[in-house]
Amino acid sequence: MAVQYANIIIDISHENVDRVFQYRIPKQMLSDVRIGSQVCVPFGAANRTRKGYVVGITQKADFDEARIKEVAGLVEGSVTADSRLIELAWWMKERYGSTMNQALKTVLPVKKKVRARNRQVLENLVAAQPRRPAPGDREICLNPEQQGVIEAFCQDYDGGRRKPYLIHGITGSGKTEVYMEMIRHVLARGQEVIVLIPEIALTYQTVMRFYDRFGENISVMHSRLSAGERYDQFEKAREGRTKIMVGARSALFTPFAHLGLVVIDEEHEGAYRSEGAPRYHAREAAEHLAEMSGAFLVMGSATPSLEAFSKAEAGIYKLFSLKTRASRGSALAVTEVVDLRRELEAGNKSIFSRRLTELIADRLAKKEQVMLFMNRRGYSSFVSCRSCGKAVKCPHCDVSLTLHNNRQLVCHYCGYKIPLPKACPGCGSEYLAGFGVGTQKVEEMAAQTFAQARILRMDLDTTSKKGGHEAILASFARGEADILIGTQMIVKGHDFPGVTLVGILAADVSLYAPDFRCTERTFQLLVQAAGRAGRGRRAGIAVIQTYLPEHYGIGAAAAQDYEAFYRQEMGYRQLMHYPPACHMLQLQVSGRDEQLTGHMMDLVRDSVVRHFGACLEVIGPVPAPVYKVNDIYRKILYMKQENYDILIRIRNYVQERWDETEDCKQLAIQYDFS
DNA sequence: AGCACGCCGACT
DNA sequence: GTCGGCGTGCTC
Repeated sequence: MAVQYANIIIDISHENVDRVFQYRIPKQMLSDVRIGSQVCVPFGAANRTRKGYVVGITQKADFDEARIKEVAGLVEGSVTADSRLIELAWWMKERYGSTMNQALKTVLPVKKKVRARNRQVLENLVAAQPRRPAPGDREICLNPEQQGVIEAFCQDYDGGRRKPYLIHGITGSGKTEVYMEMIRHVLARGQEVIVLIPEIALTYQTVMRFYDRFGENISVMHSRLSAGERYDQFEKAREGRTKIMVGARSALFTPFAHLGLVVIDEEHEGAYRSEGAPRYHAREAAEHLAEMSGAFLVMGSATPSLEAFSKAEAGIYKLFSLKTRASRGSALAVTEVVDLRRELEAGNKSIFSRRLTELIADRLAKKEQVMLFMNRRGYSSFVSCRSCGKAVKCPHCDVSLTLHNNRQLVCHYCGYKIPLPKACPGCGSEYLAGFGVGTQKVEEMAAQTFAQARILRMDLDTTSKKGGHEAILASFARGEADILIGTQMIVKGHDFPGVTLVGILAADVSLYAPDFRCTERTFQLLVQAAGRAGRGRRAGIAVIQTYLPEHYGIGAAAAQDYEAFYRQEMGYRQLMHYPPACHMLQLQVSGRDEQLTGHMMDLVRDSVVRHFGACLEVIGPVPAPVYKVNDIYRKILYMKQENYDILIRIRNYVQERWDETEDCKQLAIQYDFS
């Protein structure tokens, strides 16, 4: 076999050597040196022996061959946390398509020359609040369902069985308690734990629940942390000074030496998909990491993704169901569907149906709290001219502008803002009118209809200020408002025992998105929203307002019947060859030059069809759902294939040719696997 | 990080 | 002459 070279990063914490060096691999070591292996190499003029990690293996030298030294030896029995992370980086690079550099940067914390101030997140959080009861003081009582999961887990864990768990538990079924018992068991065995939570749910309350239970063993990883703070958190984990890392997506890369368990809460959440490079999915990466580390993987959701549930059905995951609410006397909310077409027929043009109005008034009289969910921010979704019929659009994006505060038009894609024009920019007519309703309009209408109510609104616009998020939720939790109006951010995992009514004002809004997952997302949103009601002692009602009560997604959500939804939706995916029934590669080409973008995309399509057409379903190219964003045009090609590896081969094939093209400098290409 | 190379002040 | 100060730059 030809000479092989290893790309090695030297294990020194300094920026100047934070890059790869090439070494020849001696023949007798060829079979032992792998990606992630820790090796000894001669380094520097004095050839001092240093430790390094193999991050790549190639056939050709990128450096003067005469000056390349040999790997001195393999560090035996030292599969460290870092070697696993490097191996994970390699896997991510292969699977999602990125450079090894990008993958390594995602997986290894940035080594900083000057460490940032060692501000600790948790200390900040704790200082802000009066002292809580000491960890472990609270009595833990689990119901038989929860107990069953724990028992199975302890047996499987101690028995070394590592098939991942999927816990399908209705909202309020006490999944967090189950996670915490599992964590306790794993800690008692001397291993460490990573808990992934979607960024949006990573709130003070969530963190405090873990802190109350496990105290100083907890660290929190947060997207707002600086590189230095992030590094310090990881360093604490590496040294064993922390045992549990709670955090968003990137907490997965915590370098624990004895990782025993990875928990993914709200497994279905879109936030687990990374938008950067590599465009990895934390669930998939976690599954791979757990396998490499011999760690347990536990996922939980009230509305599992079709991917996860189908894997459970196939026996790849072990499925558990929690069908009762954990806290005494609390039951799932009763749901009522209101057909908005009937409202219109009855002459009710308000955004509140008669039934919802009646219920809100009732709750206000009883001093109970109400949440109103509207999945669109702003005032009106668009403004259009009644003379020429044209909506006012963003000059940089292919979307209409959204009306805010009844006086400003805002683009939700690029942030472009203009004052609401007096006349139509197209025909000059003064008959401009807002159509569609956003959270701001809901707030205004609620204030009109329920004059005595105290109202809070929570959406991107009210929370952009620092701490806005926490402040609004805390205020509502303290009972300082009667009605909380918001976008999806109010339905994610917050527990307000005072809420006995949830109104979903327009269930259909997300149903028509040009995306094969739109029904799934709508269903998830509706179930999560309905789940906010009746978390305390008093029973809750969820009102779902819709123009399409007969749609299976809305019907199943109203019945809170996940399995019924799953069967229907899975049937549709199978029929249409959509994931998870099939695998799909979404290839996007984008650029400022519309012609060139289209032309290159056509070349890509032709080339793919020529080489793989026989075994591939190709759709497109089509313009992206929003064709132009920030003056950049985007075209998409869809490829469907049951075999994931073939899609990876296609991506590699396209990327190789793409890199050789001159025009690619002005364009961007991006791959999304699902 | 470490170590060499290198270009100026006071020493046997 | 040359021993040694640590400034700059490279390490496959």
